[in-house]
Amino acid sequence: MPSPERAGQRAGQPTIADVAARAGVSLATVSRVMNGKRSVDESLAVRVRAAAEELNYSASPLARSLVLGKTNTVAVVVPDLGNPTFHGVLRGLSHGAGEQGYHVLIADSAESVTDERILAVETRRRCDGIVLVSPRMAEDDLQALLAELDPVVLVSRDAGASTTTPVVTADYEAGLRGLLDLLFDDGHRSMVFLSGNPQSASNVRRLAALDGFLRDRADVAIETLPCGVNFADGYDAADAVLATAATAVVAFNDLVAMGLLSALSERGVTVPQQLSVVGFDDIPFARYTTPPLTTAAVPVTELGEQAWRRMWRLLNREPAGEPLVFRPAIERRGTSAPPSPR
Amino acid sequence: MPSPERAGQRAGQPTIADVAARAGVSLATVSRVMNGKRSVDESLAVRVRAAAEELNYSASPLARSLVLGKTNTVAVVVPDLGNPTFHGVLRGLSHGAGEQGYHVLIADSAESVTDERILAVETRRRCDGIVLVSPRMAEDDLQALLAELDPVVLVSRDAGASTTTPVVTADYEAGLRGLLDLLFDDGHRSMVFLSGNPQSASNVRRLAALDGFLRDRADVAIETLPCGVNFADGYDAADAVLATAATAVVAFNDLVAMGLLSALSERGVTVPQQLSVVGFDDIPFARYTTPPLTTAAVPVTELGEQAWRRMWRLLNREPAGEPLVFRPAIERRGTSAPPSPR
DNA sequence: GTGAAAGCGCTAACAT
DNA sequence: ATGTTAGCGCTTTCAC
Repeated sequence: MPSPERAGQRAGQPTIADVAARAGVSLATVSRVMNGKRSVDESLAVRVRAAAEELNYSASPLARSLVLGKTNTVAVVVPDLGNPTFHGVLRGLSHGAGEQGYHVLIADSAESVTDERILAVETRRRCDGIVLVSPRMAEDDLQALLAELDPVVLVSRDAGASTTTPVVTADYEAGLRGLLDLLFDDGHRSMVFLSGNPQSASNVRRLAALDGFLRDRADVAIETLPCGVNFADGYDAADAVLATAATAVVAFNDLVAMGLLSALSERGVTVPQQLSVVGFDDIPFARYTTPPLTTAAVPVTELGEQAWRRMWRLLNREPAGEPLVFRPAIERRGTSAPPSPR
Repeated sequence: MPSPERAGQRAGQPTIADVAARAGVSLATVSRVMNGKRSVDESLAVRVRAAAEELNYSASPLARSLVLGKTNTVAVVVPDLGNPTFHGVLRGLSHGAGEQGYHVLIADSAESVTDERILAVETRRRCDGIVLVSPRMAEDDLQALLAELDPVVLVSRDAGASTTTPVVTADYEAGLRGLLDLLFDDGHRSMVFLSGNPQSASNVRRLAALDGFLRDRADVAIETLPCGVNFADGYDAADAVLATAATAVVAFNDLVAMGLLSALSERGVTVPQQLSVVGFDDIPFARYTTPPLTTAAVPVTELGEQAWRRMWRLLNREPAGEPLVFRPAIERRGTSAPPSPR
C-alpha cells in the first residue's frame, strides 16, 4: 500500500521497526521492552527505551488489538443520550473503565428499539464487551441479543431468563413502594400515577409495586394516567392530573415530576399544599427544584461503576457474581406533605 | 497463536477465509464483493453473499482499520461528563457521527487539566480525530496539543493562534452582554456577577463583556464574586450575594443560577421580586425552574452536530471553513424583572 | 474478472 | 537473552 497515513496516527508515526532499527535490535526485543518483559538485558532495554523516547514512539493500539484479540475498549449502548439517568451511568462507567486503562465507546440508539440490536451487534465488534441499557427491548429479543453480545452487562433491568448475564439495577418496585408508603403515611388516600413507557421494564416494576400496594391498602385509590418520561410529558399531564380528585401524584420519574411542577406553578396550584408530587431517580436537579423534590434516589453513577466492575470480571473470565440490585433511598423533601382538605 | 478468541468477536467468528472457502473463491474476491466492487462476476458475487449470509460473516473492523489506516471512529474529550452542557455536545456529535457510520469514543479527563493532554494523545491513537472540549487548558498548551492531535475540532473556545483548527463555539461575550442589557433595561443599576473558573476561556469572555458593559454604562455597578460552575457553588454563594446591595445576579451558568435560586428560596428571598437572577446556557432544566430561569441559550446539541460536520470535512481533507460562533439567544423568563425598592 | 501474495504494526512461539 | 518467523484479518497491488 502507498499508505499516506496510518490509522490513528499522523503520517510518519514511528513503528516498532523504526525503534528497532534505531536501537540496533530486533522487533521482538523492542516489543519485549515496551511490554515490560523482564527477560531482556538492561543495557539493551536502555537503548530501546531511549530510541522509543527519541522517536516519541508508542505502539499502535490497533495492531496490538488485532494480534492480542482484545481492544481494551467497552461500549455502552443507551436508548437516549439526552436522559440524565444515563449520564450518571456513563460517567460511572467511564471513570471505572478509565482507571483500568479501558476506553469507552458510546452508542446512542436514539430511542429506536429496532435499530438497537443492529447497533449493538455492530458496536460489539469494535470492543471487548457491551454494557447494555435497554429498558424497552422485549424479553425475547433481549435474550437473543444477550447471547450474541457476550460478554454483556445489563443495566437498569433484570436479565430475565438469562442467569449468566450480570445485572446492575435498582429495585424499582421497592422504590415506588417506598414512595407510596410515604404518601400513605402522610394521609393520602387518593393518588395518581403518571406512568412511563408501558414497554419499559422499570415501568412494569413500578406497576407491580402499585398492585402490591393496592392489595395491602384497600382504602386507597390510585389512578394510572399514561404519561411519558420527559419534562414535556409531565408538563402536559397537568390538566389530566387536576381533573382527578387525587391529593398526591407519583410521577414516573423526576423529569416528569419537574415538568408537572412547572405546569402546576403556572396554574397557581401550590405544592405540596394543594398537591403532593413525588418523582423517581433523584437526578442531580431534583434537590434544587422549588420546593425540592421528594423522590426515590437511584445511585446512577454507582450503577455505572458497578457495571464496569462486572464487565471487568467478565473480561477476566471470572464469574460476575450475583445481580446487584440497589434499593432506592426515599428522599423526603419539600414536594410532599399531608393533604389539606380541598 | 493458540488464540482462543479474537478481538471484538466471540470465539469462532467467521473470517474472510471461511467465507472464501465456503464460496469456493479467493479471499480477494470475497473482499471485493463485501466492499461492493463492481468488477466481480455476478454469479460469483451471489455465491459469496450467500456464504457470508450463511456464516453470518461481517468483516473485522479491527483488521480493516489496520490496513485501511482509518478507524471510522472519533473521540470527544471532555473535562467532566457530569456537566449538562457537554451532554448536549455529546449527543449532537453522536447523532451526526452515527449518521455517517462513525463511532464515538468518550474520554473524560475528570477535571484534571494535567491528565487531559495525555488522555487526549492516547485516545487519539484509537481514532481518526478528536473533538476537544477543553475550556481550561492554557493557550500555549492548547496550541501544542492541537498540533499533536490533528485532526481536531475545538468546541466552546476559540483556537487562539491556530488558524487551521476548526472551531465551534458560542459568543459568550455577546451572550453575557445581552443579559446585562436586559437587566439594565429593566432598571437594574447594581449587580453581582458570579464568576466561574478564572482559567476558563468562556469565563474570560464573560469578564470581557462585563468590562465592555461597564465602559458603556458609567452609572452601573457590578461586583464580581468568585463562585464556580456547579449547583453547589451557586447555592453556597447566596449569603455573599445577599450581603451586597445588588438587585440582580448574573450567574456564571444555569447550574450556578439554580443553586442560588434554591438557597434564596430557603432564605425566603423571592425571585424576581426581591432579586433578579439570570443564568447562562439554557440547559434543559432552565425553563422548568420556578420561576423559569432567564438565561442566554447556547444551542449545545447543535454545537455537537456542527463539530461533527467540521470533523467530517477534516477527515475528508476538505477545508473546515470559518469558525462557527453561535450567538446565544436571550431567553427572558421569570427570574428577572425590574427591581423593586428595597 | 480472478487469484496469489505482500503487508498494515504488532506479539508470541520457536529457535539459537 | 535475543533474533527469526509466523501469523492476527483484511485490502490491494500485480500477474494472469
